[in-house]
Amino acid sequence: MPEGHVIHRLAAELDHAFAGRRVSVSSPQGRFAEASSLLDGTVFRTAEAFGKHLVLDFSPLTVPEEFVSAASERHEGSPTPPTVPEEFVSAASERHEGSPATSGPFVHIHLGLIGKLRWVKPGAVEGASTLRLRLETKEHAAELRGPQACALVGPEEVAGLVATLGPDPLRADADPDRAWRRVHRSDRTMASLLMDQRVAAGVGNIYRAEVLYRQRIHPDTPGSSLSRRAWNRIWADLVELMPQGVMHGRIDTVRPEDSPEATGRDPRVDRHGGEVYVYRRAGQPCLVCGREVSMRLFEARNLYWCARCQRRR
DNA sequence: AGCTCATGGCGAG
DNA sequence: TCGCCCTGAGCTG
Repeated sequence: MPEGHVIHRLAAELDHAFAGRRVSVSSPQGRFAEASSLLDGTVFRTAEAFGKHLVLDFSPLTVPEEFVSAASERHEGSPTPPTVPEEFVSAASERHEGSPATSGPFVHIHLGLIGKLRWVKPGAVEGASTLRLRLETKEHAAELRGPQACALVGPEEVAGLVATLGPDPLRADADPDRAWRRVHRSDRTMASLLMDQRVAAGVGNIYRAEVLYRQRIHPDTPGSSLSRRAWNRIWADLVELMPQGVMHGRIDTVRPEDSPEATGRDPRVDRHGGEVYVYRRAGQPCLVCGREVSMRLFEARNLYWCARCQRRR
């Protein structure tokens, strides 16, 4: 489920629902119980995304009381999180421009492959045995299950985490030159580099496959043989595609001229939603050239590409 | 009911 | 490179 767009969307939703409010925090499963009880009833300051990582800032001791009460009015009659206003979502990168807060404590959440953070109806708890973390007010409740990480951390650990990550195309403070320097001096393949969170944070298996397809780059192309121009185009494409993913809550990468409407083909109908060129389309005809889409296992993940549109060079 | 796979990432070898 | 962590949806039967 989670590439960077999902995490950034969640951060915006959590902000919208909880920022400036007292939140009840619990861990019905018990595996985060000690930390939860420490935060229970304190004020949620903000949620911020770094690549695929989510950082919740409670800073209970630093929030002025007047801010708390003002927040209650500010949020009066607010819609439920899944329908956060688009302006609010798109403004997220500006809200968090620069470095993260330096106070804390923070909750560091990393969903990994199977972790899920979902909005539920406030009230009765179901499936407590797998419920790692629950955040709740009268209006909203969010549940975290199966995360790879859920830990109470300080500002040093947040800074350390951020330092290990490459630039995030979804953040206004991202520096694509930093990624380019890594790409340029690496003999590893672009397929490998794009999945490496130290190179570019937030890109996952779908965006990897789709951005390489859109830029007609063979996945086995070594980073060292990529031109600066080609990298600029990859980055620009991610900066265009990923915010759309945040906005729409799904990954669409097909250009208008290749869309079902333009070509008369059937729209994609599977549980993963979005219109894509190659991801999970192995054996099906390429939307542009008609050749069967290729797939192979690469570094323990499925890699998809079109052998005709993405020529080796 | 059971099996497989998933938009990740880690540590051991 | 492999095994392993963790959950649940989507199949098969």
